[in-house]
Amino acid sequence: MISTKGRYALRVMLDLAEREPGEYIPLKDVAERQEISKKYLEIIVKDLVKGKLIKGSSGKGGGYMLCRKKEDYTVGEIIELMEGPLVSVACLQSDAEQCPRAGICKTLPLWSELDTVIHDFFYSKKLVDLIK
Amino acid sequence: MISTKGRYALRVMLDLAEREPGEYIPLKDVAERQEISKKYLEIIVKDLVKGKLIKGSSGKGGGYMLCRKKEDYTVGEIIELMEGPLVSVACLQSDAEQCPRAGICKTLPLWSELDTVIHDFFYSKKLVDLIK
DNA sequence: ACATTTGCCTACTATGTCAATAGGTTTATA
DNA sequence: TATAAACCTATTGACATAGTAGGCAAATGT
Repeated sequence: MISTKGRYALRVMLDLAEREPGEYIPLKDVAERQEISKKYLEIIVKDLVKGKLIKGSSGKGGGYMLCRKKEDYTVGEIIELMEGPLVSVACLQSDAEQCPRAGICKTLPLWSELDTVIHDFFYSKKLVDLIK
Repeated sequence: MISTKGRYALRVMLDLAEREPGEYIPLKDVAERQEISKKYLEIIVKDLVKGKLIKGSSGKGGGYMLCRKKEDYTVGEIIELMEGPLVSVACLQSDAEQCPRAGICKTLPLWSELDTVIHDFFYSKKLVDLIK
């Protein structure tokens, strides 16, 4: 299940993508347009900045803007940045201790395949595809 | 993310499907073969029984068996029974209060489409496909 | 210079879910 | 009637989610 972090992040990215390129957009404006608490969005944009998807500028006239051209973002990288690795079961997490049943588990290939399907879905979608 | 409930349920169903049809299999045996605590499996089979996927018989010589032919189960119905509706975001949950932004939300179609992809994935897989 | 506007930072919290565990009761069979 | 099995209710520790709160730092316009 995709949490509010991932969903809101996508909406923030879309909101920024729809403004003039090169212009800093105050988070306050985004929060109002998206009807999301500005305080909560601060947590989200912090991650987006850390992940180099957007950049911020403090002070009057400041705000946030995209780092790249809006056409150059996939939905996958945004969601994965916020939600962590897109993995459907704990067994397939990279930090998971190797399951001793991995070799004989009849269900593991299913989860592996599901992960591929989800991964391909998200990375085949571009941010601008959502603007329409 | 699919929880242990869904994953273990699938393994229980597979374990039962691999035994002789019409034979009651004690949960103790399943637990040993699958290396899962029997106590925890009790919770899971309870749901499987309630969902009419398997049936139980008490007393000596009792256990659990499939209700239908093993070929007649999809992975989807097993997972959905255990995990609840396969829905990727809260906005699309049937019990969710209608989001006032549903009409204008640019991301909603994405989640809708993802749900379809996941749904189709799970319901196109049959239980016996995993036996190989 | 200074007030204002903005981002940035740390901490806290209520709620809920997950993954079990524990102990007992009922049911059916050999 | 002993035994083996399902069935039932309750409890728990750990963790994640979805925020809130308050203040500090930086940049700008006047």
